[in-house]
Amino acid sequence: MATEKKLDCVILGLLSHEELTGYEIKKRMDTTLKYFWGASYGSIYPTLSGLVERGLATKRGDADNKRNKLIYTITNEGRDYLQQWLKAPAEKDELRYETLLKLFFGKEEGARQAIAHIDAFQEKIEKEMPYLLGAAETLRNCIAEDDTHKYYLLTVEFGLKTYRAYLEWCKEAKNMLAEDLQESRKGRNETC
Amino acid sequence: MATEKKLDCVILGLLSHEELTGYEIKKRMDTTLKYFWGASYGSIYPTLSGLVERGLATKRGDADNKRNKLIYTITNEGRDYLQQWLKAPAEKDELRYETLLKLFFGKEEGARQAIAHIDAFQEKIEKEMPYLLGAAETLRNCIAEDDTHKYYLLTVEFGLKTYRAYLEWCKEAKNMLAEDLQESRKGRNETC
DNA sequence: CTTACCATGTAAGGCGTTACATGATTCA
DNA sequence: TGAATCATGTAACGCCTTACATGGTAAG
Repeated sequence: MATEKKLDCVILGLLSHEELTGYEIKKRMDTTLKYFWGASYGSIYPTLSGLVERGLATKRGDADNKRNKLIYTITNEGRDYLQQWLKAPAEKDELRYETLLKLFFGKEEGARQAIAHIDAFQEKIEKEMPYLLGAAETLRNCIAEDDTHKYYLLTVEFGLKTYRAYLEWCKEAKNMLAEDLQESRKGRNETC
Repeated sequence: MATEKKLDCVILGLLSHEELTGYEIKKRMDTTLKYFWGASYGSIYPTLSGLVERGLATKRGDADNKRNKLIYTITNEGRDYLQQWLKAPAEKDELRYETLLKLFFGKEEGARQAIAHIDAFQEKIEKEMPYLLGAAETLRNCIAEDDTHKYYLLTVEFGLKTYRAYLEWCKEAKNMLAEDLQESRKGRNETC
């Protein structure tokens, strides 16, 4: 079964919108795509070479090659390959939240520690929120120009919806754990 | 620094609650933990050997060894190691949703395909929902017995909250894409 | 007696991260 | 001129998945 390498598909997807260098691809990964996919140079460059070898992309130097830019372009074969993957149903949707994992084993460390983990998680989410809100705003305003934006917006909305859910959960979870703390404090200081 | 191997920690976490065989660990991974962590036999067994080698767990045969069971027990060193990891802040929370990825590049395939992906995603979520609801119910009823359950419940609540958010998003996203379909239909059949 | 499940493991190979190595250009 | 950023890559190493290989036991 095909079981395509995901990074092949992600890069081809990016190249289907525009020509890019490896460096620029990395930037996309670290900004736009970071909410649901990641990759390092150590995987991007070899993957690009692979795509060229297989005829799914071509590589050329910049016209006025001041910088040592290598610009990658998707080929028709590349588009076909991308289509194939896009048509197939998604196989793997997975979440790897270390925070959740630590919480799951939280009894070992107690309520105070667990709350600290949730706080850290919450802070991270709250810090990202403005970017997502900004992106959503921008995208809503230029949806008409290019269909690409609409699909991008869809993923941003996904992020916003789940982030709001996360924040609600943080509040409730901390409330639940806070009860514990008070209980144990009451237990200790009955006479106060 | 340490950058502990996660699977070490997950397995130690499970062993901190109860003695287990590799097979049973795998079952936990496929049920309780599957929402935020996964592992195959090919990684579980070698990891267990590693834990024993490093003195973080011990291994013994079953008393009445009808089956070839090998039962693993966490050691004090193992508990220390686990504590260490639990105390440290979570470094990596990541989401790898292929559905989102395909949607992001959705322009290539058009609204109809995109809707199909969302439908598949929605179906998966709806199928899992009852299990989560059941688990939450059960856990709420036995929270008093053992603190372990409380932390488990927290993660289940996380799942429920996010799943509800996902379902809302599915509805809205499909509505947005459906507009497109009608537009294009109107465009094509103006004379009808 | 046969199916499903219990139970443990290994080998090959892929994928990806981290760290390293290098050098150009732009801007203050 | 020094710092930040642009820009490309490789090597070592670790981790995990898949597929394979093997055999016991319980239940119908």
